[in-house]
Amino acid sequence: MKAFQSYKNPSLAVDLVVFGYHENELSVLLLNRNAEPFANTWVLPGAFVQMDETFLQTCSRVLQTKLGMDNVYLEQLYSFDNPDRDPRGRAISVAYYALVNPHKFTVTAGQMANDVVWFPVKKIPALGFDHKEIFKMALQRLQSKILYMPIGFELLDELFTMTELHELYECILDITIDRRNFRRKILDSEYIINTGTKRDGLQNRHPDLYRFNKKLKKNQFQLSVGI
Amino acid sequence: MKAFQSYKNPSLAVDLVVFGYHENELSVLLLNRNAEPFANTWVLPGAFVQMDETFLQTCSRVLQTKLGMDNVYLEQLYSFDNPDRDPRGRAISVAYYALVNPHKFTVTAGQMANDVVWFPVKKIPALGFDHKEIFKMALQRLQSKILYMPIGFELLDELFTMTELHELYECILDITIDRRNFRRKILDSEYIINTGTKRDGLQNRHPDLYRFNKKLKKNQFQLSVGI
DNA sequence: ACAAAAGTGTTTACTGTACACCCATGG
DNA sequence: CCATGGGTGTACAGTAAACACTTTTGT
Repeated sequence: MKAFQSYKNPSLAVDLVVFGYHENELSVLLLNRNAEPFANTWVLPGAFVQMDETFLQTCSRVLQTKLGMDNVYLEQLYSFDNPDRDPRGRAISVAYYALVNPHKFTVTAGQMANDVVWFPVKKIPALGFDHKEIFKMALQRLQSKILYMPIGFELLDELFTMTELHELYECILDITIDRRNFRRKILDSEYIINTGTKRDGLQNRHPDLYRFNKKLKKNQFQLSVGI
Repeated sequence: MKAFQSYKNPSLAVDLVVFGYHENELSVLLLNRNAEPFANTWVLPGAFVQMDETFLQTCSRVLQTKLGMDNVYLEQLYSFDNPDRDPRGRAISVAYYALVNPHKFTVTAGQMANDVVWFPVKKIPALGFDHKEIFKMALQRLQSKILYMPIGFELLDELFTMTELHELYECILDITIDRRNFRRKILDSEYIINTGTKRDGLQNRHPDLYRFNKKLKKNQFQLSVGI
């Protein structure tokens, strides 16, 4: 059987929407490009897929070499194929989104970028390529996914309080959720486990600390949202 | 700005999971390959993406030239990147699924295939490449999507009865749904419109004919399933 | 003892679920 | 007039939504 190298193939890249949560704000990592095209423009981090790499390996390479991150939650989002999306020629982008805890990493600009900055999702600047479209789809996906899959904890520390989880949900969904109904729903789902320890050093009553229930079956969770 | 043609890029193909509904059975179109690799093996229809084609254009090309279909519902499913998925070399597959009404088309084998056949989703044979995995994901996607997006009518004639829609849902979800609760739920959602006409020529009471409500806002629809 | 945040419980409204009856048609 | 499938309605149960009170801590 012969290999097929006769065809010309589009370039293939992976682009990443890296979400981080900090101080009651959901943010996305953007790079400021220092090369054409879109020099001095903010874009999503990404890289071309090497012949021997899976998409996830390309993602890891970007996260490690450009952002100093490893071991983060990754999920494929969509593949973007507009023929005009890259002025250099035909290029496909397979978009992934990542959920990271910004406390664990310090981002620094790599060789391709002037700067690497967390931007709150409500203050995203103009982006190069079709990256605004990719970002919007990623945010929508995160908002719908968090309602039926236990992924919120990926953005928090290993131990967290109910209030922290509650505020995370309000922030991501951009709505207010009744504190008491949220608590009941989350606890009924066994999404999280009370560790028995408490966070102290605060001014008021010390809240219980929870951790994610790793034994949770994936579909065991369904949060309904009322405003 | 220079173009980037220095890199070697993976082959890029589109593969299609074409769903059709007929006689209370959900089926998928499969080709029997007549060339290596996987000669005489059933596979999903697909084609390599040309440099000037969007994914959807590639899908249309496959549907038209290989299957004689046009104007069908298409949605991107996922991109498959296992390095070993094609023995000829590195090949990415961007999978789409399609919903068609088999009454409208007659499938005939093209030059690449010995045969083109509708297989009931419960009787899918062994498939070449990673196509079984693609099929399984497509079926899951269809099953979850049909609960909150009005796409079921894509598989039916323009005018249909409530019973036909009801049976379609039972068939796709592989469960039984109470006839009367289904009816109320669907009508409340304004998913469909009663045309005022009836289907006659049947043995019993002539059922009302409905058509899809094209003015329906996309998110206005949510079907809960009980067994 | 006061303020502020955390933990707990109750009532109401709604939506899903189960189920029964009547209606229209062809044979 | 009977069998069969189609159309309509109702009672019950479970879940979501709105809401109030008590507890714990630091100052």
